[in-house]
Amino acid sequence: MTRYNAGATEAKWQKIWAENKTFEVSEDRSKPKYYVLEMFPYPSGRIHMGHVRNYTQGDVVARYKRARGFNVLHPMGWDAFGMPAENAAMENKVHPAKWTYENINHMKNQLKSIGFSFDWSREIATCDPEYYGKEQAMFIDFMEAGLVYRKESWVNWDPVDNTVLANEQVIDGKGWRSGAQVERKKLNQWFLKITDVAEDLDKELDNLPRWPDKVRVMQKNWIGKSKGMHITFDAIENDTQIRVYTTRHDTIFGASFIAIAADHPISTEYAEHNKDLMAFIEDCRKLGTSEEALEKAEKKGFKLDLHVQHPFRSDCKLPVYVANFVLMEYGTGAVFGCPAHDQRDLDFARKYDLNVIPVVIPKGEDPKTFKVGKIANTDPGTLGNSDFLDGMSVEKAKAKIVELAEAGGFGEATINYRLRDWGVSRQRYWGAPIPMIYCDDCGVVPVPKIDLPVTLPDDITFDKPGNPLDHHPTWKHVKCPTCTKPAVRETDTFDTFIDSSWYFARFACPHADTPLDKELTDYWMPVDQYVGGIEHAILHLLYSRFFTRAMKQIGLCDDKEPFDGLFTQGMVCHETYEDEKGEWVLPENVEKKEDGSYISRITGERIKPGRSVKMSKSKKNVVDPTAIIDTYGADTARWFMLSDSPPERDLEWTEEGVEGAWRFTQRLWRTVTTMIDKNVAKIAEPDNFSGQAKELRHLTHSSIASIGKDIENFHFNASVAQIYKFANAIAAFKSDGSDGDRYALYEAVKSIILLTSPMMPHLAEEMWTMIGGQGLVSDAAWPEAHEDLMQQSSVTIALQVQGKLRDTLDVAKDTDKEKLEELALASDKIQNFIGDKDIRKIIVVPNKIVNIVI
RNA sequence: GCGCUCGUGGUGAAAUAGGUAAACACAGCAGACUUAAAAUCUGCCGCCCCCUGGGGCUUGCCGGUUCAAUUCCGGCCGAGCGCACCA
Repeated sequence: MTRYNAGATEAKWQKIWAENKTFEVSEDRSKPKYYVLEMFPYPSGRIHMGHVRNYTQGDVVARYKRARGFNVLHPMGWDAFGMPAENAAMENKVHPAKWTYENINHMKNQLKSIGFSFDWSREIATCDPEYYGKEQAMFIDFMEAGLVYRKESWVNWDPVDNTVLANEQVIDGKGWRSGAQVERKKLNQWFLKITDVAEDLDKELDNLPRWPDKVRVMQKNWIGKSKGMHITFDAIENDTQIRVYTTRHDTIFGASFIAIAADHPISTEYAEHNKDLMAFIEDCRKLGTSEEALEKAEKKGFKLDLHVQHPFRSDCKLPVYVANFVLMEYGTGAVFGCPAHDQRDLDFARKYDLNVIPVVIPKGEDPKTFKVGKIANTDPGTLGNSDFLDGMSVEKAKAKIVELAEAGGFGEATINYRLRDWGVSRQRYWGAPIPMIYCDDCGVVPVPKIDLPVTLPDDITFDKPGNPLDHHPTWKHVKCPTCTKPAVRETDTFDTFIDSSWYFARFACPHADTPLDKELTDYWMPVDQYVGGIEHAILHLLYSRFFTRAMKQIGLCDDKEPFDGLFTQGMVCHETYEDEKGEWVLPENVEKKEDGSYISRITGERIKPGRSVKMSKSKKNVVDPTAIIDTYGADTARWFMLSDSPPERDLEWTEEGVEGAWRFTQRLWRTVTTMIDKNVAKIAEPDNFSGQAKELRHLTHSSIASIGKDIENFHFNASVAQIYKFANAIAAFKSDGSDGDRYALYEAVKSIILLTSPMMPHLAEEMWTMIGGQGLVSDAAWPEAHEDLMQQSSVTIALQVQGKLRDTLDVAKDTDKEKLEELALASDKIQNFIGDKDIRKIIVVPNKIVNIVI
């Protein structure tokens, strides 16, 4: 017998799929549509195991849905703009475009070698002017719809690279590339009004039942809806007014100070005549944005020569501080401090010796004697020391304050969100140019659509720090589209998250002249099943939800939610290895000896194994997919990715595991080639089946049912286990040569090929040919599970005494309760456990269990 | 600090809807085949007792609901993730 040759076989079928355009789809309205999408990769150079896992999972769903008769869209593309290409340009003197397209080319070949059912005719690269030009057009439409504005704002500024950094590119307050201390800088930036739809983004999370709870919770927290009120305080010394946001207006009688942000307009105003305050504000700005810095920072304030009148206590004047812990970006940039019930306010009050008045009194405490020490009181209670609020519940007191403030015209109930508008300007070359022109006379003018796309110039240099577009001698100089006088282009480019916020919709109509072809988009959207990493839980998934709403608003599509179903897969992990010098060693250079110790294949020195963590270049615990595919073939790699670990959990990549998958690939091939009896395809279903044939048919049909269900529920490891069980039974089947046995065996073999085809498509095609299957297995229908064949004539009943298993009983299916009870009591083992005790109760669940209670 | 998720054999794990815990696989052990190895095949494989056969215990710990709990409820312990000066 021949061994299965994965390399040659896989190449053969990949070629056939490509030639037949097997996975290219169009809008076929005779079938239900199904859109399966995996998060497209950044073309970093090579595919890694995380990609293989992600795309294998999506591919199983796509191929399964095809077999179930759906018109399946399963596209792939490239999130091709971004900083790494510019880094490569600076380090290796290679043009970002060249670097990117070479990477795309290489990775595309890698993906093709894994046999994914992608419709490559719809391939998109976001760095293609065909793509980003449409993005520019859409941005101009967004602007006309009032979804875009330009504003000066504080950003993370890297003083070495001379560029804005996204929050995630700031690590411990330092630029991830330069290592320079990040500064806060005020810059003119373009913003998208995501906060306009904050309420809807929050509310609609409840209507996404096929999203993981975890992701929905994370988005809810990120949006950060809170219900509170604004209160305006009047100054004593002058006509200044300070508006604060609070969610604890019930504690207004416990207020002992007002704190405002360093960037608050009043702070700025007072700093003009006060050098000490100016220095204090500078200090606050230097504090940086890292969490660690904030954690350690002491609560500090600068007292202004300013007091405000308490709105309900004529005798009370509250001092106003500029404080380093108040954020200008949240609420109104001003708060009132109630030290008794807020730890941060309490720390501040103790430092500056301010009043601490408890106003929410725990049950059983006397308001006059209740004291707050070093820990602020956050226990529930009723109002005290609060004049007309005394005795009220917290909720009632809040309502009362809102009512009085609204009547008095100094405050109102409001809803606040943590979510901020999305700053999309980046001072970088390798991104989509923002299509705007600045004219001295006409102001900001959008590039006329006829002039789109605004393409990136090729002749750029990276020898100076900063944005090459800005340095370019001619690119930015243009005539004003309105008055034709000399004007300049915007040299900032879009945040690359914009590119990934609509690519899923563009896949529906990748060659359309407009950003989206509404008819095609409405046919394919929303994505029925999206698969990707949890690391995109907020940014990408939230931006995409916003973008889809914006696209709907300008009439490009009908849906506002882009992803109907979301699945977040776990990471691929590997053991780490350290040599005697403490340096990381690649797994391929480590050999495990018989005694369980590890040595280096290169130097022979002892290697210390470490815990298994996500595969990463820095820890060198990576396994190259190409090497695995060369050795074992793509099907084995796919199979291993799907076995054992549930797809949402982390997967531990092990040599033993891959070899186990490899052995199964060979075993299945051997089983099918030895067991198959092609002539059976021609015989009709016989009337009579032997006992073993009936058993095999039962397993065949219950496998069809359970594997389908497991795939739909993303329980791929469970479907793999069932295939193992099924394959073992087929291999063990000894046909007696009767038509019944031959038929049952043929049916089982044919079914296992179809059931395995979403996971190991190349092997399945080859086996399909072997049994004389019609056409491609990739085009074949999923087998049908016959309900009547899934039934078994007998069942095993568990016999329990006091809820503990004592015996089992094989009986005909659907044996009635009385008979089961009688049989249970007839068991010697059961009688032993009952002894001479009285039976109090017998619970009988037909086909399941008999429990005797004594 | 707040929020979420998860704790099952040596390991990855399975267990419709509360109904025989450990399916399937990895590792291990024993055997067959072989000059030998690889490959392949067969058997065993949660823990503790008596030694055919059986008995006791077992899903992080404690408690509750139930005839019956890995599953539902409460508390605790542990691990991981997310957010975090959010007023």
